[in-house]
Amino acid sequence: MSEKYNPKVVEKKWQSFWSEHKLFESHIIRDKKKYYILEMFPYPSGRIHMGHVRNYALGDVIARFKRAQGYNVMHPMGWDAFGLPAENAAIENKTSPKTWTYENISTMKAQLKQMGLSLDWSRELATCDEIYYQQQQKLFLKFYNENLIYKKESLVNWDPIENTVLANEQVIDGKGWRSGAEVEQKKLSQWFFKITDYAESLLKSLENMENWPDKVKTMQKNWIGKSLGCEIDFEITSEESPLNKEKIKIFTTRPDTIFGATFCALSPFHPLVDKLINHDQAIKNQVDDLRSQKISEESIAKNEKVGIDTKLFIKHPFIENKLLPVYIANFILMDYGSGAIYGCPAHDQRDLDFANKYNLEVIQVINPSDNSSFDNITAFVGIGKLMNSDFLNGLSIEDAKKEVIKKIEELKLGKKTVNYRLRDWGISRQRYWGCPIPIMYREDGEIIKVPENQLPLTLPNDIDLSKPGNPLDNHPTWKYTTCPETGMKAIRETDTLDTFVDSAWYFLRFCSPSKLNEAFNEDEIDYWMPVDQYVGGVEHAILHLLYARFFTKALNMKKVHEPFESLFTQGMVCHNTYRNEDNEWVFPDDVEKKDGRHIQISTGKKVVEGQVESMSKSKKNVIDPEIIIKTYGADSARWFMLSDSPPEKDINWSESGINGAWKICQKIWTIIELNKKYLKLNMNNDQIKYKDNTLELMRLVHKNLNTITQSIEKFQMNVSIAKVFEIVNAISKFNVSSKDDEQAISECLLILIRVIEPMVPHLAEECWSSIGGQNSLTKEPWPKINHKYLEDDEATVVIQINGKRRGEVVVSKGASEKDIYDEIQNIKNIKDALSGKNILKSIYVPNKILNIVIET
RNA sequence: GGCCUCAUGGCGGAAUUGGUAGACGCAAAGGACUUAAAAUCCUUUGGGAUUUAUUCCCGUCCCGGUUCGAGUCCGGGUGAGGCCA
Repeated sequence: MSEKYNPKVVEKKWQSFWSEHKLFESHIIRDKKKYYILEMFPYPSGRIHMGHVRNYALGDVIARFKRAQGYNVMHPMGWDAFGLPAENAAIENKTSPKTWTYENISTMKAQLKQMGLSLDWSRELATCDEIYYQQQQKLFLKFYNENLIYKKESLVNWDPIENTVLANEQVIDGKGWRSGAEVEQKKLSQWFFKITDYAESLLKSLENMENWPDKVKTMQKNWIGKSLGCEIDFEITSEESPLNKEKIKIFTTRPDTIFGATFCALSPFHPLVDKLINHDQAIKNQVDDLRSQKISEESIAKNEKVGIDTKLFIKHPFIENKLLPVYIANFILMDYGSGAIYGCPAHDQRDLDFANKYNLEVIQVINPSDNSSFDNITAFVGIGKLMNSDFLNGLSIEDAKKEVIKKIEELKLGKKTVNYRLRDWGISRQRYWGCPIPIMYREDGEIIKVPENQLPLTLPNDIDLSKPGNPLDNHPTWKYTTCPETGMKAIRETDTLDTFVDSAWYFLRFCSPSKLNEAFNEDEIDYWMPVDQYVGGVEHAILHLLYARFFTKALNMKKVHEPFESLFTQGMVCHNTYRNEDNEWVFPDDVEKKDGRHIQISTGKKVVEGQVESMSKSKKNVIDPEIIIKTYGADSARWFMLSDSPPEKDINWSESGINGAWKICQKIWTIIELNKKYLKLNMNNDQIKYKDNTLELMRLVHKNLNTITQSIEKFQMNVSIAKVFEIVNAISKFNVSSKDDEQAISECLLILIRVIEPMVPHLAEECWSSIGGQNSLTKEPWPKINHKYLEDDEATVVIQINGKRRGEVVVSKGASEKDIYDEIQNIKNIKDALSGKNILKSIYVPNKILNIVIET
């Protein structure tokens, strides 16, 4: 017998072969169907971890599978290379973000190459490449010219010690993650993309995106949060107040409940509240208190409802002399609707809780259809007919809504409105390591665009990261410039762009990555776009995917309106986290378990085992695949990550089982070596009529080939792998004892070699070469499923009595119900069970099941 | 609190979409080969009962329903997870 399979040598050999022959470089071939597969590009954090292995192995299976099916496949890779960690790492390691990033890219690229991914490296890009962000700056100016970008004041998390803006994840318990200082809310003037202009379009297209997971579509739908309702102006009627006669615009999705309105509530951030606190110091203190509370929807829903009585009243539009008290309440969001509501406690739980707390009136205006009783503890939110509502009485909720809106519009008190929860996309970041915004502020106050011929506006390399604040702002010369038209002095925008901008169009750039004069080429786009299959983590379900969709729409291209035809969100690879006694994260490799305690190996410090969380460099709970690849080879690592768990599920990293992957690779190699003496290439087996166990083998292999093909298409790689096992097991048990057997085993081995290539490409190539295959296996088409082997001539029909399995009979395909009854006369326990009983009913599903219903 | 998802052996998980529950793998146990180990191969493995069989009972989180038939569909509960800038 021949030697063991040695992945160390073999994997290198094929990786060089693929790259020398440029097998995975893609070009437009007009008469071939294209397939653009893309995995979300990684952030170059240093080294790859098992999460990357899972993500890219998965995408690679699809890429190789589609190639085998005859598609012209594009499978590019790049780097989401701007971002905050580079600045932090630069400070820690006394290097520059640029050096750190490009070093990481080169390390990670080498690691990805070790995995044997069929990537088109000729299209590689990094978002921090000047050539890339030059085009992004042009896109910024294009959107600016189209009024899709504007500036406004917006609140940011401000760290007063670091003198910098913090991202949400850098705020821990209200304190800066590094400084520990209490984070302030500071108003800064910032740039925004008008994504809300596209709210309706983004929502509407979701309906046609059949190949996206429902979960993601639901999240986006809720994020956009369209609601229909109406705005109504209420007039303040408090003669002694300076605010008398001012209007409050409220938004409601339940105008039908207008007669049940018993109070009005304003957001603590409502402009009217600003006016109010100018007049009233007592209220100001209370408002400041409310304003300091967390204002996420979650906390608003969970927290106790608290309000401040303004002593103001507003006039009810339909009820003469009815005045509603105005409160400032912590459960009203300024960003949603108009920041003011009227409360109808009877039919809204939050309003009811609030009313109960402040002893406000509760008026029931919906009479429940199901006659459920009404109490003052649970608001009634079901359907019913209007009551206590003057001209609305007796109407359904829907009719009442229309009627109220009609009346409000007639009286010019307000109008029907569509409200979206989606807010505009703030893109300013007060950071160095990002794409500079091509804008300058002239000394006369004008905002001036950097002319296109001055792009790229590059980042300076000589920066001082040790000082607090934005290095661009601190730079001695960078920001000082002159207006290109007037020559007047000007100061550059020192904010850089959110990195989500970088990733909002990279899939377009991949189509023509080296064009110097344009962001992308429409010809290339027309051929390659949309991405046929996008693969990535579900954590990007909302922001990245929504922004990419927005960009694609905003670019207003002729043919492409949505970027991603199909989306697959793979599960995360998780691992325990560890912290030592200094509260520092510790790598799992650096932890040792001794006498039931965890110890950090490098320092000897005590370690506390934390939660199982998705692998991430920042928490150090990463497993470097390098050791596994070195020990077992890339194919084993790939196989292992693909087997067992369905790809969309999160998995907890565990090494047990990697040995199984190694074993199957060896076993495949062994059976190829053992059987290759029988092997005949270029045969035609169609005429042969196999018998007995040979026929059985052919059936098993073709049935499994069929399932493998289907399950890859459905991303059920775990199922494909189970079926490969079945093929391998069957072949290894098969004894070749005739010429026909030799033909059969040849066909089966060729099928086996071909179907494993997407998962374990090096092994497959080596097997192919070992049996005398020419060139590269990647050029060979996917095996043809021979349908004559999918059908058996016999069927096993299960016999049930009263729905319980009582036995089975093997009959020829298509046997009639009577045939089955004849057969079961030979089965003792069934005969016994039936004897002396009346058969009430008998259900026969041909070739499957016979259920006999008898008296009991 | 709202919206959404999920629940199958010791473990990861299959189940042609309403028709043989537990494929395949891992782990475990026993055996073969070997001076020995590794590797490899064979057998067993949801629980229980017995007359050891083409046997019976129970079994896919719990309670109920639809159906000849439910892991799969419907209603109610319990538990876990995700999202809510």
